[in-house]
Amino acid sequence: MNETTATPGQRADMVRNRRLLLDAATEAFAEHGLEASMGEIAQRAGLAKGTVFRHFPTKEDLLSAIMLRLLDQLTRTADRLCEADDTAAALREFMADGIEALAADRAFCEVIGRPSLQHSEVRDAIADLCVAAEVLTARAREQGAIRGDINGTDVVLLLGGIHQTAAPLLATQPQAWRRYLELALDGLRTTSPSALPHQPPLRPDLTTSVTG
Amino acid sequence: MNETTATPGQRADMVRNRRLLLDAATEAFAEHGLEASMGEIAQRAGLAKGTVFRHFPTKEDLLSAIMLRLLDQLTRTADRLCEADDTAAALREFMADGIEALAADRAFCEVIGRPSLQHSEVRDAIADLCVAAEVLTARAREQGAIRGDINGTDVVLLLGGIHQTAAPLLATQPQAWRRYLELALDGLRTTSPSALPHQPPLRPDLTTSVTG
Amino acid sequence: MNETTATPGQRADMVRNRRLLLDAATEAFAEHGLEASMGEIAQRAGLAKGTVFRHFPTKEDLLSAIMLRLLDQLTRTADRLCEADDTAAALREFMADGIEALAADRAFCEVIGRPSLQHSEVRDAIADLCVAAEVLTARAREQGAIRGDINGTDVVLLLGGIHQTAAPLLATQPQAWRRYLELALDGLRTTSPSALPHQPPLRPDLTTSVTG
Amino acid sequence: MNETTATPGQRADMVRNRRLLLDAATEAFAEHGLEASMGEIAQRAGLAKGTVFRHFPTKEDLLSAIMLRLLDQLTRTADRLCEADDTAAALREFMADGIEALAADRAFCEVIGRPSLQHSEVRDAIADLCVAAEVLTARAREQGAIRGDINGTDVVLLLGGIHQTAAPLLATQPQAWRRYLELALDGLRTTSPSALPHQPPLRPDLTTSVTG
DNA sequence: GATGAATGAGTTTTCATTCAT
DNA sequence: GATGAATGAAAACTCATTCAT
Repeated sequence: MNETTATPGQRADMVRNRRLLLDAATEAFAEHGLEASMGEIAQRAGLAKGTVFRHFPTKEDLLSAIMLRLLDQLTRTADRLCEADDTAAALREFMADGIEALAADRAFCEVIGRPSLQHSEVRDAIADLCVAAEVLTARAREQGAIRGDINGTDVVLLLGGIHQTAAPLLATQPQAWRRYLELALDGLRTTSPSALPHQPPLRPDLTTSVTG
Repeated sequence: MNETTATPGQRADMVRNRRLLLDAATEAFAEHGLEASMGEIAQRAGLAKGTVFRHFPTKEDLLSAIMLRLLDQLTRTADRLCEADDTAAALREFMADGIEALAADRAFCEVIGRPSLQHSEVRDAIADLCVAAEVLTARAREQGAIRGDINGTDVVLLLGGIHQTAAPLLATQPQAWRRYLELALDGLRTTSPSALPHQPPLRPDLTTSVTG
Repeated sequence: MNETTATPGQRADMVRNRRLLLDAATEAFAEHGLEASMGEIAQRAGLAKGTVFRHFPTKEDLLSAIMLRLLDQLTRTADRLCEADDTAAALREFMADGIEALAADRAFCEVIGRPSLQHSEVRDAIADLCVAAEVLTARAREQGAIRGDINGTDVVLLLGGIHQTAAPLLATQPQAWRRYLELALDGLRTTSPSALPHQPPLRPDLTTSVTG
Repeated sequence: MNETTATPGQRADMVRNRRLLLDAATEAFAEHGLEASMGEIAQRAGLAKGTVFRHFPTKEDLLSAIMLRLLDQLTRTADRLCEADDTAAALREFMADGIEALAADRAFCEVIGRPSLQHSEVRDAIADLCVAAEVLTARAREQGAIRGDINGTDVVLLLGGIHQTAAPLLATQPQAWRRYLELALDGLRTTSPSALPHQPPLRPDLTTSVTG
């Protein structure tokens, strides 16, 4: 029944199966959007349907887990880059990493603003990411590398926006996001900034349910 | 050619029902994403399920019709604004209109890059929009209102991106997109532009199926 | 696909399909208990699975409908017998009818005291039956045909009890309930009644959730 | 022969686990009916699922074991009460014990007349119980404490019936069965018995599969 | 042309049972 | 012998689509 190396150890392989499932799910969601079925994910992972539900009792749990993995990775990147001397380069690297990560997770935009955000773990992870991004942003701001009216949450939001700008080109020009990242950075470091309308976003706004 | 006055000579009821359905579907997709069911759409429109299928033989046809209506509206806006003297203001107005239209169509981001793009009518409508946007953009470029390395397709793509940037704030701050539009405009009109990596997008890139 | 006379009229046959389903479900539950699957019921009725759910959105709704049909039938019997002159005979006939009806609904005992009782329609139907039975019982009581400390709810409860007493014999002696009905009637009309412990049941007790 | 001391010489753990499981299962079935899952039973017993299946290879085996324990207990009670002088009191005590035991086993009525009866051990245990009950009943009959046309199998059947009569009141009036036991005893000892229709039940009738 | 009942493939989810550790 | 991860058949339920009225 199993297409991979059959009859592997079980206890030890639970971790492996979990990763298998997350990878398969990320792929499936990228290809078919959120409509990807749990059954297909199981098949892609080379596991039985029941196993998916043992690891993630609900489709939403699986989605949350994917988001968490993505968010945690980004937060770690931000944390690492806080040490860098060149704050402008650090910010660019953070954004580049983030946008690329999103590109692998094309379901991202369907998930943002949907109930999975209500999983408190995801909310917390978003908040953490915004905090980490704010540290990075503050340093760049203080060094005059970017304008003063932009905060970390702005930067996090821009990741999704830049990704989305280039998304329709993904198939033919997978690197097109670089163009729009540069454009955004030009906006961020403009020497003659316009007065931005609307107050800067607060983290809580980001983590509040959109359906409320 | 025009969707709203399509196939003249038909009973007034049909035209009315068609509009009823498009409005209901737009609402439903905005609220529930692409998962909104044909049944719910029929109910919202106050019609029977069978009637939905008479007008749109397939859910995808309905989606395409919604996209077409949106795209046509934007194209008309662009065409109208080509007459304006203040090319910078015209561009800003076009983008503002486009972003607001997208906000009412939350399913947009789920649709972009999915099979409905394969409907040739939609492809054509996107191409038309890019042409109209290019006219608008060219004028602004020539007047020095924006940098020289941006074309109409860039502008069209930015609509989706700016919308997406603000999307997570939609519930709590529905006007937040204005902030990111201004930021993008700052990038577009920067006096010290960086060299944008990657070639500018061509229309065909946009209308090529992403799954291909 | 359909094993019966295919492609029948639809509007007119909705009533027929409903009856078909209730009959099939009654049969299926009698044979397999509450575990009978919606799929099997559909098959027995010669209809598609979806049709079962159109008529009864939930398995519990189907169960409730069956119970309602049974309860209504019994209430009508009780109402009719209230006119009878021979109150003892009337009571016996009511009980005989009730027990026989239960025998066709072997799932009855699994249903009693389970969540379907919480469907308010079922609760109301039970209450109605108890009222009707009380009228019948009161007349018998007043004529001295039965002892004075028995009320209508007692009689309704006894239906289930007498049915259950004979249930294990159903396969080999389908009429065995008559033996236990007579025994119960002997207890009801005893000339030397013992003082019954516990207060007589009130209708509300019967319709209160057992899981509370 | 006796279930609780089965296969002596095994590890103490196994005996303990077996009892743990039977208790947990009895509880679970009482609460959720036969739908109670093996998983929940394992959890209630504080054991792993695998252990449940080591003791009872099948859910049905577990059910049979529960029934056996119940039946054996009743048979022992009957045997003990055969020694009593007051045969009427002995019969009442036997019935009271039996009904109370049934009350703790709400799944009982779902089991009666279902395939588990096909386990020959259960069949044998039922036969044993009927024999023991007949001894008790015969003594009462001979002493004139009850009417002459009632046998032990009648009495066993009445246990289930009286339990079922009061079952809908279990939640609000857990002692209501006493009322119906007394009513039944009045019927059993009536001084003016009616001729009971149908022949008295034989043991074999009881233990024949109902689905056969 | 509108209606909504019927269809049945497809989805998520549960659970008895197996089996490597 | 105990454990609990994996399995996969089966269940309840959904929904796009068809078609008789």
